[in-house]
Amino acid sequence: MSASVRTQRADSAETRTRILNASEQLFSERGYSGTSLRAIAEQAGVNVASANYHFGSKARLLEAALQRAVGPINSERLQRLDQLQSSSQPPILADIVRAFIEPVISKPRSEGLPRLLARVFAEPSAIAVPLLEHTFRPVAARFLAALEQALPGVSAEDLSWRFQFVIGAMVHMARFHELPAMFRNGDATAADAPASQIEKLIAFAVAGLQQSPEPDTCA
Amino acid sequence: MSASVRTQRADSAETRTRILNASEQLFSERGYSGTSLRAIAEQAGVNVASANYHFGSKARLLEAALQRAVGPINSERLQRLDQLQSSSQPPILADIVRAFIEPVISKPRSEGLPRLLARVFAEPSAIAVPLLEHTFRPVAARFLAALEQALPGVSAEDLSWRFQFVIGAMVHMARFHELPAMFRNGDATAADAPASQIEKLIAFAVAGLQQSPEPDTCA
DNA sequence: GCTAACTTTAAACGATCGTTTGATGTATTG
DNA sequence: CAATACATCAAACGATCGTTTAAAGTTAGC
Repeated sequence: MSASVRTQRADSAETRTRILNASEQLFSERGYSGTSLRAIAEQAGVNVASANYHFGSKARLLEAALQRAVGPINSERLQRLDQLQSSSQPPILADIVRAFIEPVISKPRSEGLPRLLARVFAEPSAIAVPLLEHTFRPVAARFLAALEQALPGVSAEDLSWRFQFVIGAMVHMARFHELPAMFRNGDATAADAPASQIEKLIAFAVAGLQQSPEPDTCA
Repeated sequence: MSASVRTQRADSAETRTRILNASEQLFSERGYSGTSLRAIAEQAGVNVASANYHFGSKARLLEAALQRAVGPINSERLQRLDQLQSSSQPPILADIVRAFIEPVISKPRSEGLPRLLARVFAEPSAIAVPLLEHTFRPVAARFLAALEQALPGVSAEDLSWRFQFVIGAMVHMARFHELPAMFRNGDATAADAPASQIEKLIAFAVAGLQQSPEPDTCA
């Protein structure tokens, strides 16, 4: 039957996809060192050797999984920033922050991505630094430039730190889903709408970035 | 000679200390799964079996290292908060934040602690959650209560999220030392005084926690 | 239909993992 | 001094690690 015919290439592509899916999930749950290729292969339903055949090594598999997961997000970030900057008026700070944060969490299929990101950020430098440099530097540079325009009174050094704080808060929020009742007391309404979490994070980031003077200073 | 005499107990205590020192450093650099007991033993200059003899298992060794590192910090946090709250006037928000953040980084001997913390935060839930609950819950609860008093207009749920964002930014800052020129462009004055970094973080945290209305709203 | 290229597979490689064992040495106790 | 508890050590345990190999299976091109 023609419908059930699988070409060799199609099978290969599906194997790659299954490996990447399993990698994204397991790397995000257990970290790089904590995840074995055998566990990935088992979850993907493929042979252990397939991972090395298709991706060369475990390190390159992590890189491929991160790239596949973060590529669309960075694209959407830049696209949104382009749209903001193509307007006649300079973009509002909150819109820049939103363009940076929202794609990370609201992307439909990328549920495990924030956790994966948090993991990569925590990996040993030899693993994390090259990956992050290669994956995020251009995006971060463009957003930093946009932030400098939106906050002309803040020095570049201060701004780069504040931007890092925003990234830290964002990554930590993604991770915090796994720390259920910590720090909270009994009144925790556990199932918080993710959308409202993002709004809280954006409001926090905007306030921290601009650090407007306290209300009594302008009374 | 009596000065060079080492009792059995003193030797045992020193062995424990050396293992804990090596654990703190290596766990913080390579994470839990990425660190082997043999690497710890080698760095500590002791036998591999010593770690299991003194601490029972690798998991309990991580717990012991975290406890030893974070215990004095939590003590100083609570002591500072006690002092703030014993005053006749209610404590200022910035002082509460400072009491929470400063002990983490300014503690003299605890250079590797922030990185260790970042690692534990990123470990799989089965490892991280019990550790963090047991280690931080009482401290976090007291600081959350203090923050609620200092910011009476903010709901408890909002405040717990903002507090988490502060923790995320703090942990990320500690980790960011290993990501040297990332996101920054050539003008990076690499050796930034840690004290000024803390000040930037505190200012960021205070602004994000209170989220004072924008200046134009009170014009 | 035969050959060449691609993909999957079971099996094995050496290395390293956390942990345990039993012997050896040392200090304390009665 | 003998007996006991404590600490350290080399060595080994079985398990699992990332990776490689070589054979078997499958598809595409001529």
